[in-house]
Amino acid sequence: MSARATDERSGAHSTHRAVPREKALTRQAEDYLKVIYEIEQGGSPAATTDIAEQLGIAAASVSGMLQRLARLGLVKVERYRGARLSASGRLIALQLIRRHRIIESFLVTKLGYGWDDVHEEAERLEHAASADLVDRMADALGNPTADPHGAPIPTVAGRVDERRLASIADLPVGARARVVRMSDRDPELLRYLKKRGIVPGAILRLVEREPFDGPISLTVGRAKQSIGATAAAAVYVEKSARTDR
Amino acid sequence: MSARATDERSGAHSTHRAVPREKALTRQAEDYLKVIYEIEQGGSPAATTDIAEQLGIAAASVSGMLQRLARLGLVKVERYRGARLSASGRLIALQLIRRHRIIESFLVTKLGYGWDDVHEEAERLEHAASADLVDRMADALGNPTADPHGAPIPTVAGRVDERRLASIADLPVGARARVVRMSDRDPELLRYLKKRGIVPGAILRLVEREPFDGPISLTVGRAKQSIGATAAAAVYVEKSARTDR
DNA sequence: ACAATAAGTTAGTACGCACTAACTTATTTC
DNA sequence: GAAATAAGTTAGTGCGTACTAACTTATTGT
Ligand SMILES: [Mn+2]
Ligand SMILES: [Mn+2]
Ligand SMILES: [Mn+2]
Ligand SMILES: [Mn+2]
Repeated sequence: MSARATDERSGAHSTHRAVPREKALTRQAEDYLKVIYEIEQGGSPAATTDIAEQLGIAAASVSGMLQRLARLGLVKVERYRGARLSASGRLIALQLIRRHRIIESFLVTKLGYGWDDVHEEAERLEHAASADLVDRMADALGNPTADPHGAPIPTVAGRVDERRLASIADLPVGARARVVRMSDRDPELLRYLKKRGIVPGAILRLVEREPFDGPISLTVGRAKQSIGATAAAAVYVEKSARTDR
Repeated sequence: MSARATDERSGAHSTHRAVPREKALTRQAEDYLKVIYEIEQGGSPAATTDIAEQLGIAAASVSGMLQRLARLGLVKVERYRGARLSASGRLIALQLIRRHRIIESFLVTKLGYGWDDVHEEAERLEHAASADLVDRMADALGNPTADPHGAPIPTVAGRVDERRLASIADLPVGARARVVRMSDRDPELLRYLKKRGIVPGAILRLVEREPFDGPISLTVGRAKQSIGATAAAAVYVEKSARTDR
């Protein structure tokens, strides 16, 4: 009874619930935790501006939210220095990421979505889907360990393969590599890459690289391609055995 | 760019969008429209208190929201007299109901949910699922015309079978009837009824009715049952040919 | 070392959406 | 038809989340 302001996954409807309940986070708070997690993967604390940019909001808004998240014990903030997730904040982030990736997998495998076009839908559903629903989806998929973009799916307990991958942009000339993962953000970019055969699993060899973020030439199977630095940075690879030319 | 406060289905993320876009309603606004629609099915405008009760919020909150919805042209409010949906408000309500019912159907048919246990999940997902996703779900189900509780599914254009059904509570003694639909709100109640064989499609006959909202005796197949007035009001029926005893 | 620039914070504002308390209008009952 | 009750509205408040503008702190380049 008596729904408290702006609750997301708590089902304000006639669902009377005697027990206090953990008080669900809002969609926004969850998304903050997720981008902080992702930025932190880069090694350093998440800077205000980076969070703001990822979320498409003003830096000032982030300062405010970080204080709230700190008050909730979900992040540790050092003023002028950025935010780090606490253990509980990290768990929430990883569970959200789990929901996101399982949903993406489900949409692609069971409902015919293209993997280049699934991110935005998942970005909303991840906040509305219960853990139960997500587990059912995972079961229906045979509990996959990676999503359609090759990103690893965290377990319910929040365990995930966190090894850092090199992107094409990091590859030395002559390297042979297998695409294991791609960014999922920009459908346009993903379609562009897909059309060129650059998809998870593809094997490629870096032929040449122009300086100053210039074009990168590579072979994908038979074909020769040339892509820009931004596109190259969105494709994560694992070097294959033969590293010479 | 520049996400406006508290947007629900609009995807505030890095999704740059040049066109202004229809500015999505919030979860709350959508749910208001839905309950107004449902109350209006009773024939009269939706009273403030009825809306408040359905949503589990205070009447004062409803007064405020009704003004906002009126400002948006989604309802027509007569002070002290209740609210009616405008044409555009009704369309939004029906599209939401469509999403809700298709989602419920999908969860039951494709993910093994019980029809007694699916409402709350749908209550959240209906606001996050795009029309595209819902259409894909509907396709995967063969475009059903009713949900697991027997409720008709509106078309994309907002057409729906709106005939009023009698509930068991309305049946005269001796009547034979087929269950075509049940309320979806209370899982407990639904489980109770299911255990007694009272499910969509069941044929029953009203044997006896005690006055003052007393117990209602009926036969369900072979078995004899006796249920209370509240339970009886949650089961909608269609009288069968033979109406005598 | 210090000025210029970038990054971050605070203050003030706004809106959505809830609440309670107090008041007003409508309906019901004697 | 006036009093009692129910229904509905307004006023004032609080929280979440965004904004812009103005200020402060950190970093960098000379
Ligand atoms: Mn994604
Ligand atoms: Mn999201
Ligand atoms: Mn339902
Ligand atoms: Mn809902």
